[in-house]
Amino acid sequence: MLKQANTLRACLTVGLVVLVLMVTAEAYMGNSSESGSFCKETDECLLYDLVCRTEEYEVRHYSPTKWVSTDEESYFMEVATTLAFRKLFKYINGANDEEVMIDMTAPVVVKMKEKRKFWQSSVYTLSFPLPSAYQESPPTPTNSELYFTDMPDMNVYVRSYGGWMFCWTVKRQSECLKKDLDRAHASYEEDFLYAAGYDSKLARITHCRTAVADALSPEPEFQRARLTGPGRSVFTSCYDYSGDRRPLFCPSSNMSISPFHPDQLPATTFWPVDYEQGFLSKDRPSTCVFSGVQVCNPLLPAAQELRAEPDSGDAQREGCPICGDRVSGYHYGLLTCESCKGFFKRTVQNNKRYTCPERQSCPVDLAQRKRCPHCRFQKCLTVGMRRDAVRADRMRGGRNKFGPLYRRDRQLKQQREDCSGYRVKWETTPTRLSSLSHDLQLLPSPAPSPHTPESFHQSLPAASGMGQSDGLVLLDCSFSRDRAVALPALPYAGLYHSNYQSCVQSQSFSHALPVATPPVLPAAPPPPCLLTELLQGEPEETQVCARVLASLQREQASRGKHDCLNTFTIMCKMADHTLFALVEWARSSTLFKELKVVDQMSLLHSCWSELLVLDHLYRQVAYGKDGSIYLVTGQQIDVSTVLSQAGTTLSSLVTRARDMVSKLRALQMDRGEFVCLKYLVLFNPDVKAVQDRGLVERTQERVNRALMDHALQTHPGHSDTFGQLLLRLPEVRSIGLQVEEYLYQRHLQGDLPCNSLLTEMLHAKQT
DNA sequence: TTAGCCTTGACC
DNA sequence: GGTCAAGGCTAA
Repeated sequence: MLKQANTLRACLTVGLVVLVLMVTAEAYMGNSSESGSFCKETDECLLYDLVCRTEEYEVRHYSPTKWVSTDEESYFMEVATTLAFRKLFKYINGANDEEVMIDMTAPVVVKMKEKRKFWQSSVYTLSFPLPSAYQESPPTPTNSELYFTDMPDMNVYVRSYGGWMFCWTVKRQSECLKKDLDRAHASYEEDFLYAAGYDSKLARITHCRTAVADALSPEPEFQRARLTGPGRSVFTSCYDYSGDRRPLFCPSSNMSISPFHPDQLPATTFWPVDYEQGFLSKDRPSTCVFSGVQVCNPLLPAAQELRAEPDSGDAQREGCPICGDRVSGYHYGLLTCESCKGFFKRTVQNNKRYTCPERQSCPVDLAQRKRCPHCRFQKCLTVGMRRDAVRADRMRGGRNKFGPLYRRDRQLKQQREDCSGYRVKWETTPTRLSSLSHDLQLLPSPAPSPHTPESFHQSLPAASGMGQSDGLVLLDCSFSRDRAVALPALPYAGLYHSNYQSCVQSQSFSHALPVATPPVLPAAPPPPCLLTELLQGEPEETQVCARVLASLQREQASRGKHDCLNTFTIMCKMADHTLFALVEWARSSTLFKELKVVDQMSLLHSCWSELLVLDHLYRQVAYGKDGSIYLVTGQQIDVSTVLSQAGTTLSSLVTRARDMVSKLRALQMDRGEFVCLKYLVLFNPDVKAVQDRGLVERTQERVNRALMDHALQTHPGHSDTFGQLLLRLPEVRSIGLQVEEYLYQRHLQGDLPCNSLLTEMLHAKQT
């Protein structure tokens, strides 16, 4: 075997550990210089023997090593690793019985369950390899949550890639590797996987942003910081550990931090990173000759391949990601063939609109690329071609504006990451958005003021770039400080009727609506039993509002005064928080809990956008006024302003929603009916993947009956209300699908905030 | 309309 | 002056 470290995967790699081999060997921590360019951050690095490699992955042999580990449970890998990292870091900084400082080593490894549900918490085990001097007898940690792990001799399949250690990246990469391994009929431990980070270099924090996750995170002050590293612009997280809830690293912009300074550690949640992840294999190294695709001979190829430095030809030999034809260079964002380059250019320049005669899933390859331009163009977008690289002025020659995008290594990395046919752009502040000078500034209210519709009602001026065909900008709200939209002071006292809480507790329908302007709602009868139960599970609107507002306020407060969230991002964050609340609502529901987790997931994946739409519609019915849109934060925006500034799709959505609201108002839909509709949307027996269809159907029937009873009681003389309400659901579904499509397109353009539940749901739908 | 080849021009 | 990613031209 070759003693080899990561000389090839120059900067950014990810790997999957898949093979376990019991061999007697000594601990193998060594000088990082032996590890090539990969392990630069620490004096010592975990070394390994390269058994063999294919284009997709490597097989490595690791000797037994001792690690210091700790477990952390969280909804989010990012949160868990942050907390765990801090504990381990304290240990090596003297929190041990000998009070010795121990050198940092690499990689930092996270072990996690492979099959974890996005809304369930999971245990993550973070481990540092101990330096060679402490392999035999490391000092005992003072923190009892830390323990030592003896990693056995093992062989692993490793997939390498670059980027930051986000849970989604890890998930995607593990799926890629599993696919490759399954194709090669490899046998590996499927229950868990490892992600290993090598480089913790963080250049500087430019600003912090509030995470959508804070409400679910065990730490109330969970925040994300936008970090920039060399050539990178991504998000990571930081915590407020100071106890007084001040963000540690967020108050000033451009604060420099160094990787391993104890005072600044909490920000180093993710490593911007060279990392790897893997499964433990059940195979022996002799099985390294894989049937099928690649033959990985343990005796020779590794040495030969390792001598061959990857060059640009590697990527070009991979073929055009759209049709597989010969790649001619970088075009509009990635390496493509000349034909797809031309096709993309013509489509964008001439603003072509294709339709697919079939099911929008036509094959796009060398032989059939001309068959369906719609599907071809969709594939272009999906794999990452950028509309904005096509010049509006048609100027010839010169350099493009995506210089860094075309750096070969980065491109190579991204294309390798895209094995699932999906490209995720982690850049969260697209140039075109951030360059707009008229973005909405959400500023803390200078003084607590009653939250009345009037105090929030603003006419939003038109922005440059609004209403363009690409629909890049949702809204624009240009406010100087003195005319900024003020966020209401928490806890939002003026918005709701003062006895809102007691009203909810009394379960009286006529009082259950927290109204700014009391809507005209019918007097309600005592609710039937099931409906009572359903209403008890309803989230309090005040809390959702307060959560969203607090997050947005914190976020804005932590940003520079010239660095404001753009309107679309704010809207996404609002939607994301609302979605979290809806998922929490479903999870806490007794009826929902009766379902298997797999069915819960299927149902939520299927209906999340409908739930969002329904939630939005009810908010309009309950609190909104004609001619304005009532946001979850209590703010109102003129519909006419939105329509004048929105692109085609958004205008259509706004109009459709408006029509629906009119119909629901005419039906005098109340909170009880709204809750029932939510359940009917959620318990959809037509969702394909549902296993226990009978249970879903029975629940749907129960809710249906409850709705009917309630509607008959609430609307005497209008026996068709029940049917009318049900007839609205197909339209809700249709709007939901349009919302998904719209968000997906924006996501492909890199506009959606990364690491959001919205993004996760979109991906779940697509895969 | 497609796709291969040509021209252009900023950046190195 | 070379590179290379834009746009343009044009035969099929």
